[in-house]
Amino acid sequence: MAKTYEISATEAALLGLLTRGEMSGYDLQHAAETSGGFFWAPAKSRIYAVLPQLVTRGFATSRSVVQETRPTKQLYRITRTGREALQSWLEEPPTMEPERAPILLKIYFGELLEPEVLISHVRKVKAEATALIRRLEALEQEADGETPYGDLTIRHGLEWARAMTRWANGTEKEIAARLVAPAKPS
Amino acid sequence: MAKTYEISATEAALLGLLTRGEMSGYDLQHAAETSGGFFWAPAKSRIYAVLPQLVTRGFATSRSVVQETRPTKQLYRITRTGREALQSWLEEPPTMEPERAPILLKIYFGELLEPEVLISHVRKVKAEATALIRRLEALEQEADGETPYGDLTIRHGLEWARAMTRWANGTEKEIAARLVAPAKPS
DNA sequence: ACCACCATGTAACAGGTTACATGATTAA
DNA sequence: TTAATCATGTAACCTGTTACATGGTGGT
Repeated sequence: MAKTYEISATEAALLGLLTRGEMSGYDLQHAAETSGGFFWAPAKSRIYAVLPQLVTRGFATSRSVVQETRPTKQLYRITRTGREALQSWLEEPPTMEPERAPILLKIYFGELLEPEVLISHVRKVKAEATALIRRLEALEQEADGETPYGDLTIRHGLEWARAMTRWANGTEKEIAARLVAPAKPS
Repeated sequence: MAKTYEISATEAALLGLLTRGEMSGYDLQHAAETSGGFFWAPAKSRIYAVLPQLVTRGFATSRSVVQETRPTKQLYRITRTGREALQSWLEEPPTMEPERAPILLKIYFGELLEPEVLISHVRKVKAEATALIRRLEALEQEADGETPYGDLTIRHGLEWARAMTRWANGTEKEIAARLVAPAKPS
């Protein structure tokens, strides 16, 4: 029984992108930003920190490519071991944890804020969710069929964003209602 | 113009709980777990690390209480400065960032997995979301009116969890459909 | 003349987790 | 006698961010 290699989600993301071909850190950053990027885009410093580790651990190899007109770059290629590590990470059952968003704390301690401020917070959440919906709907069009399952992650984002707008609408009304009638109508 | 004190969300959470009365680290941990806990429960080591910092920065004071039958404890009380810092944190407009859940990566790279594994992942997400819904519905009953706005955070959790189940249901069907007809019906 | 793109990295910091360590009291 | 409650903390580790640093090429 071979030892299972533990990798982090970010390492899995990079290895996953590398299954699509040899890439540089620069390439990976852009691939992460454009393709799956709305849900997983590590800082570039993180990417450049992780890549050498992948090589050290045997999950990828790198080679220098000297260019005439551009800076020298490192191209990374996933190894067999890297594929195995990725595979076992992908096969692990996913864990979901409910959100840990600042807005929840601000609402929870709402008694300490003017209701108007609370409402403006809720409206901001709604505005951001609406903007995301537009962005994702556009993405859904352009990226049609580029990857076999990418659309399902976009739908995840859409469901999430729609849930946020629903919640924001309900919450806004509820706060306004309590302003008028602060007593609980039980 | 007085300098604004920057505090983290966890510090805000602890200060918020302290507005309800003098508490020990132990009390705070339990308060965090039970009241708002489903969306913000720091590890206890984090709580015990943050509390002395709050004192150092002038946001809280502490006093030792020697007990006969129990270990000596530190009770923390929020200061005027602490209230100001909390207030300005609460008034800052909230930022939302869409989710960064491992399931999304596993779906995104779904081509690397057997469809059956993918489906089992989706089912697990659904199961966890359903469990959360039950938990929150129960919470909604018991905690009725304990805090003025706590119920709105519970509804946030419910909207989120319902969105997850909707997504999971749609996704499961979609994957099954693609198993039968892998060509895209555009 | 200026800006965007290509390309890699370091340094400093922030925020978080799990596991370990200790030890009395009280209820089942 | 066994387990939960009360009560505080340390140590090791991991993951992540922003800001800084460098410098040529190609398009407007």
